[in-house]
Amino acid sequence: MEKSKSVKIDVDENCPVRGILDRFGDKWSTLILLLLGESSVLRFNEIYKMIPGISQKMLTVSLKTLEEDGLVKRTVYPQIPPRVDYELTPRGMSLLPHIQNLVKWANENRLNILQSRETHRL
Amino acid sequence: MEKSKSVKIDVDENCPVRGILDRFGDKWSTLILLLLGESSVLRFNEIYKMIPGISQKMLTVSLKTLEEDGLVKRTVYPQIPPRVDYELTPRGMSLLPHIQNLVKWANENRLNILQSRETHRL
DNA sequence: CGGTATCCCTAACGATACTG
DNA sequence: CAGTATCGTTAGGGATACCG
Repeated sequence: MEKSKSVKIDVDENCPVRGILDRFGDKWSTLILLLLGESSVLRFNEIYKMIPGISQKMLTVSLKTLEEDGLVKRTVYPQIPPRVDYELTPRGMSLLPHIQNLVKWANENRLNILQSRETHRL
Repeated sequence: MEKSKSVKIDVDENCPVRGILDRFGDKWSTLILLLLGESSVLRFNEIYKMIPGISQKMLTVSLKTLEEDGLVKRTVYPQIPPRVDYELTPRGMSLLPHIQNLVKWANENRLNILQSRETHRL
């Protein structure tokens, strides 16, 4: 047995891990992944309506980068009016549980954290 | 059995979960948590040297918000020159494995993601 | 040593208008 | 319906100088 499980932290400038994680460390991407994880397939406007506060632009941008990273699959049905479906890829699905775990942790620790912030302000 | 395991996604404007996760969705906080997870106790300057590219300001800010959320404990030794130690709290430790899992996932999927980005550019 | 305080700049994001 | 294009704002973060 080694001294540490050591996830091997690469702290380098061009840290390769950060280049990956930063992509869904943004404001909306994790939320989109969670929604697609629950609904399996969603149209653009469905996601749009499910996320109050997001702009059409940011939804487009977020979906595009998720697609670039191969986490989300985009399917266009060439009809009028057009129809575009979004769903998780296997890779996206492999990421999903980790995000869900984070959300779960956040829910479990929310109240305590908020209280910490309060008492810290005094 | 219910239809879904349902991590319960709160998509509301004032989504409480986002208010938590956004705090370490920033540029440096997760990295600091990982380092403290490996080293257990570190002084300010030790962390500073371990993270090339971080500014003194951002290290201060990041540590402060981590402390506010009760994820990191700050201990001041009133001597000259001063000495300040940082370590994970139990709450910080409970978060650590989830971040490590994300890093692990990122490492495992790094190459494939980079390739996805490439082929997508064509 | 371990921070503040200040200034500045860029990237992220939002709002609005337009399009195939 | 599902986007683009353009513009304006703002918050994150870097550089530098100073302090107890």
